[in-house]
Amino acid sequence: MARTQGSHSDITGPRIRAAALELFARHGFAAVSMRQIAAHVGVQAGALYNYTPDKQSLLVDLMQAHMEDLMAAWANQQVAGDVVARLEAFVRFHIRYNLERSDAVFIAYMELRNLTEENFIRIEDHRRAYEDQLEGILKEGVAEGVFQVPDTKIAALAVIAMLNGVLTWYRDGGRLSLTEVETLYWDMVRKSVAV
Amino acid sequence: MARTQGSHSDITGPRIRAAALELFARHGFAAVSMRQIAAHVGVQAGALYNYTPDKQSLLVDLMQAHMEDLMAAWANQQVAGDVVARLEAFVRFHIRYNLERSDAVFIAYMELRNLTEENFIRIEDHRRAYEDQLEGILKEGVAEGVFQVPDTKIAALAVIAMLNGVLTWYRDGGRLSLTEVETLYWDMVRKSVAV
DNA sequence: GTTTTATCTGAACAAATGTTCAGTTAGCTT
DNA sequence: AAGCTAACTGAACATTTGTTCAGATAAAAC
Repeated sequence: MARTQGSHSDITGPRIRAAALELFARHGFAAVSMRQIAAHVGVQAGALYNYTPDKQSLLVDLMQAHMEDLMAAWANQQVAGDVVARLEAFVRFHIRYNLERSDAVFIAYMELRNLTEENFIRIEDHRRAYEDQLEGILKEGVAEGVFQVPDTKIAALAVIAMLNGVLTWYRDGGRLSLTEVETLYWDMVRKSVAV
Repeated sequence: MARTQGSHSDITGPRIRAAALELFARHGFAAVSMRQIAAHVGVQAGALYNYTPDKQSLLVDLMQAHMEDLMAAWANQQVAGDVVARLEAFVRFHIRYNLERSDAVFIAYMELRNLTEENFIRIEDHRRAYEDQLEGILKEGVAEGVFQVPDTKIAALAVIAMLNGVLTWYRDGGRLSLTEVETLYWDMVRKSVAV
C-alpha cells in the first residue's frame, strides 16, 4: 500500500496536531511515542514526518500556536473601561479560555523542560508578554490608587497562578458552572489587590 | 568486579532517591532512564533493583515520602492562636517548606499522570488531607466572621495554587528574600479572604 | 487519458529502554 | 582466620524508541 484513499494534508495535519496535543497533555511529551500519535490518527509513524521534522518540533509548534492564539484572543477581547472592569475582564477571560483549551495550557506550562534553550526562550517570551498584560492593568490601578499591591510583578504572577489552579479541579458538569467559577475567582482576585 | 569498596545500603539508598528526585524534577519521570539515575550515583543500573522493585515504585515512594514529610512538618509547626495567625502560619509554612523542597513538590504535582490508579489514589488522599488543613482554618474564620469567601473548598485550592506559583519564579539570591516573599504573599492571601 | 505531484506504507536502522541474574568481591560475624 | 551475607558488576534479554527512505498508489493538473 501507499497513498491512502481520501488522504489530504489539510485533514491529516490538523489531526496529527490534535492527537499530539491530547496525548502529550495526558501522558507527557516524553511518555508518548510517535507510533502512538500515528495510531491515534490511523496512519503509520513514518507519515508524521511529512508534517514535522522531528518530535520536539511538534511540541514546540503546539506551544507556539497556543501562545499566539492566547495573545490574539486577549487582544480581541479587550474592552475599554476603568481598571477594575479590565481586571475583571482579564480574570474571566483567562479562566474561560484556559478551561476551553486545557490540554494546550497544560502542555505550555509543563513541558518547557523538554525544550532546547532556543525554543524555551521563544515560548517564555510569549508568556512574559501575556503576564505583562495583567501587570499593566495592576500598575495602572496602583497609580490611580484603586489597587494596592506591594509588587505588581509578583502580584501578576500570583494572580495567574491562582487562576491556573482551576485546571486541576474543574470538570464539566460539576458542582459549579463556568460563570460561577469565574465570579468566585474574580471575587478573590478583586479583594487580593484591593486597597 | 562485584561489591565495591565502601558500599553500604544506608549510603547508596538515600543517594539513589536523591538522584532520582533531582532528575525526575528536572527532566520528568518518563524522560529519565534507570541508567541515568545509576550513573548519577556512580553505580550500574542493576544495582538500583536492590532498592526498588521497579521504576514506578521509585517515583511513588518519593511522592509518598514527600507528602508524609509535609504533613508531619505542618503538624509539628502548628501554633495556637486566632484564625488569622493560623492562616498566616500556614501561608509562611507552605512557601518556606515548598521552596526548600522544590524538587519533591514539583514531582508530587506533575507526575501524578505516570501513576497507576491505585498509587494515584494514595497520593491524592494525602493532598486532600493537606488541603483540608487549610480549608479548616478558612471555615473557622468564616464561622467567626473574620473571613469571607463564597466557597471554602475552592478558596483553599485557590490559595494553595497561588502559593505554589512561587516555585516557578523564585530563585535563591534573587531580588527578594524568602521572608519578603512570604510577607508579600501573606498580604495578598489575607486580603483575598477578608470580609 | 496521461503525466505529475502529494501522501502514505512497510520495512529497516542503530540506539536506548526496563529488568533479570549468575558470578564476584567487600564487609561483618563468629 | 573462616564463613556468611550484603552489595554490586557486567552481560544479556526482548521491546521500544525516533527517524529514514525506496516504492506504491491516490489525487490533481494538464
